[in-house]
Amino acid sequence: MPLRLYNTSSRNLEEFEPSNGNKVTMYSCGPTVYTYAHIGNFRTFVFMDLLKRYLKFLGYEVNHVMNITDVDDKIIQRCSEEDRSREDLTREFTDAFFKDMESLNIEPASKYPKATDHIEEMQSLIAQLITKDYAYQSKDGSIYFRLDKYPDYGRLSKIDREGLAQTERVSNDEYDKGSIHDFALWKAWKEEDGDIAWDSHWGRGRPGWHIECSAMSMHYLGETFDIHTGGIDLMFPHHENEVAQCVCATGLTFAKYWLHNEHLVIDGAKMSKSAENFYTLRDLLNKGHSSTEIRYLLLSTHYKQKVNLTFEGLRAAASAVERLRELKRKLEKSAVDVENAADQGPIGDFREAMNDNLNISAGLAVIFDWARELNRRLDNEGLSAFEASEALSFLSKIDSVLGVIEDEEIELSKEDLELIKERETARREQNWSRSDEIRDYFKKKGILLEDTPDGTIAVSI
RNA sequence: GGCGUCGUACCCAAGCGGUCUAAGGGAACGGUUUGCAAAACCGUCUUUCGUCGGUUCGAAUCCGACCGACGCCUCCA
Repeated sequence: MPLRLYNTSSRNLEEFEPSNGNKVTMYSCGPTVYTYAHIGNFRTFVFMDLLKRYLKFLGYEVNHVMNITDVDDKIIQRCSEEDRSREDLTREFTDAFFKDMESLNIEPASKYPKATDHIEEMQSLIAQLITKDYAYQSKDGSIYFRLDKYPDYGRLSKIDREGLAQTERVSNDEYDKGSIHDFALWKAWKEEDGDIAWDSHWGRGRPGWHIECSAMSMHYLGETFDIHTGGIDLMFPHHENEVAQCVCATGLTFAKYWLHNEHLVIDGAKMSKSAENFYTLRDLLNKGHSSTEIRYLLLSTHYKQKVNLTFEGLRAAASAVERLRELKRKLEKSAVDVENAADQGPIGDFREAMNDNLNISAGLAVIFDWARELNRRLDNEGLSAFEASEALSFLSKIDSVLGVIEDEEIELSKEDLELIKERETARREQNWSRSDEIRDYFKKKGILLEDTPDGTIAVSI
């Protein structure tokens, strides 16, 4: 079975066929950098990482662009509250964002364009829309998109405009607009914006939120590209508006495949600051959870399904990862030439599972089935050095998708290595008190010594 | 009101009409193994899939009703 993905555009599973051979163009909505990203944001980023890693596993080359929103209402508000410059604030949280991404072992995108570095591209897109009469300037100088001119509006998110008209939130928010649903492409400068403004043909101001993704995605990936990802909440209005802007400007299809991931909930409830169940990655790390177990938990639930973050779930994730890592350590004990070993394992079954719209649960089941069988053999007849190498090679291939098995090796000092040797001698001589003494010494350092038929393994606790 | 999602054994979770007396992970309990551990392996928790009906030779899977949880409808990953 070829790779099939659920395309929000058609609300159907579709066979994935990139426009340009094995080159895939992919755009993901990134963070607004006015505070630390929360763990729910990272569910989304881990999902796009899984998708990208899997495409690469299948042999695709992925050109992945993720924007950094470094100008918007919340940023301006934060700057004014803290009396900081926009540059200063957004630099701090952009840095924090990249640090968190790295900690979750999320592979960097090919490019992370900042909105403020692409004001020109946005302005030129707006100009095109004005020329084609899809946009107009209101009395206050802002530029709005003219929804009435675009009958397909609402197609992606299945929102119908009649329904829109009835929501209170909109009607309470009247502007000098042609229609109350028209959205801003360019926001005219207001006093509270301070010095956060750029010159344009239409006067000083700043870009609307949606225009940055339209301008930057097309700038880096072309007017039509393969995959657009984002959290399910962005479907409307953000992605709907992106589509409107691009399609009206170019007359072409914008993104071919739209992939939206579900949200994360905490103990089954929506995460919110008032419910006191709001966590950043840092919060969880400070509570003693590892970034690996967090990544595994975020990864192990299908992306179209809400993932429930619980502390019990995190512990379960940690155990599951440890199971695979333990197997890897055992294999390493007897492997020889991993570099040259062909991978040997149920790679086809794994691919089959993942090709079904990234059915990670089924994929993991394949891996754990394989792991149990291998452990059984290790317990019974044992593996040859060559077989162990082949198994390791398989594990490494799988981990190129999962990104949770590879672990930093414990660094043992010369003295520690000597002690381990001494213990092995003591054990041979049945000197159990000395042997246990050494094991206790390591335990106090947070290292567990496990005795296997192939020798002693040091594991960090 | 509109659009959409979901309810599977102690917990998480796959399943998309027969191979389901339900994959996989976690927890617990027993056993094997081990100098003791740790890890691993074996077994139990599993005739059951929110409830009630219907369709079918056959349903966790399709249809209907009901109950329950939830998301979006211009702040939002």
